[in-house]
Amino acid sequence: MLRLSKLTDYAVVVLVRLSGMEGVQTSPGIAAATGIPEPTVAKVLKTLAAGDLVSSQRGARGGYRLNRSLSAIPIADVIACVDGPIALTACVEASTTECESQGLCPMRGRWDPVNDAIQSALSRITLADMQTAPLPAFRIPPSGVSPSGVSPSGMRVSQAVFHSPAE
Amino acid sequence: MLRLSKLTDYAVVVLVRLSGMEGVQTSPGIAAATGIPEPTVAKVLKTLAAGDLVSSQRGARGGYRLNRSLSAIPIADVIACVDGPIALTACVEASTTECESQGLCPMRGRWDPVNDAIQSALSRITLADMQTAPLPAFRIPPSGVSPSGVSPSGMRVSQAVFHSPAE
DNA sequence: TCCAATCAGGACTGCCTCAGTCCGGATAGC
DNA sequence: GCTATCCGGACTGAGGCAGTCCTGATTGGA
Repeated sequence: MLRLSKLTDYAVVVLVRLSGMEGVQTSPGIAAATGIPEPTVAKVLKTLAAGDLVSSQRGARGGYRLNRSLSAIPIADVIACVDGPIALTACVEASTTECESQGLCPMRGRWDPVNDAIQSALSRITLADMQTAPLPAFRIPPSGVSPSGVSPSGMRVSQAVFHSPAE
Repeated sequence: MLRLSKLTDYAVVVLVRLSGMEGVQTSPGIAAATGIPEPTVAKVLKTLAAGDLVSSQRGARGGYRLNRSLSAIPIADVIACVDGPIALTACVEASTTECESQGLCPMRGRWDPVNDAIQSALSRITLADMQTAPLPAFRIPPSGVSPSGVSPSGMRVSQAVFHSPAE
């Protein structure tokens, strides 16, 4: 329940990575740094650009750049950008046109307080909070799980690192 | 995002219905009253019984009964019961054994504050709050959408009513 | 002027999860 | 013993998502 799409986690990783560097960064570069597959990084970045969280620059020497600082990005924005509007009920997401007839579906009324509570909770947490969240002792195991170019300086990387990248 | 399974909404409807009656109620009875298909109601009730939210009585004249009052049931309990533990990250739900190795997955640390915020928000809202939530003017349309036996006394019914039940 | 690097936008496929149904068995009242 | 009801599980179809790929547009440099 409350399933968070992997893309959203990737987005957080990518945004944190973007914040740590000067100038623009290319998606291949971010992919190499985070261990997330390049096409996926590109997809995430495109989504984030569409949501105005990052700016893109085309052409040679182009890339992406963060629009605001991490502390100015509530996690709710990231989720809304990647996964669509935050709403619990299946009906809200199933159709943008309010189920079948406006004001008829009782789910809206029923779940509204829940949605509001979650929305406000997610609006109070910023990426800066997540960046500095207390991490359980994090260490890349020496058993070859760390592919070259991945997680310099003990950076936080996604679960993807442990699944696919350089095997 | 934050997709709530339909089963959870059904559960709320069923629990509210259970609270409105004396003694035990059978799943066919609840199905008729709510418009939710019988097998689905039975499934929901079984789940709720497993989660200790309702008690069951077998045999003839058996049925289900609410264990606590609506105001003593936080929505978090219902969600946890029907959809599993409340956790955002894909990795937590993917395996109960903490990704691959304990303390390795940085997602836990990263998303923990978010999970906690949501968890506490959901713990503060009870079914009583949802029962009495302000409803947008609710009225069964006269165009035959209201099957016989459905929503006596203007009861809140699920979206299911508008999909399938008695056509 | 041409070429290479990079983003933009969409289409596509395989996998996984969930909704919903059904069946055989156990239990309890009549 | 018969019937109503819950119990537990298995099963299937539909839908969404992750991930990939392709074609085109843009920009800087050779």
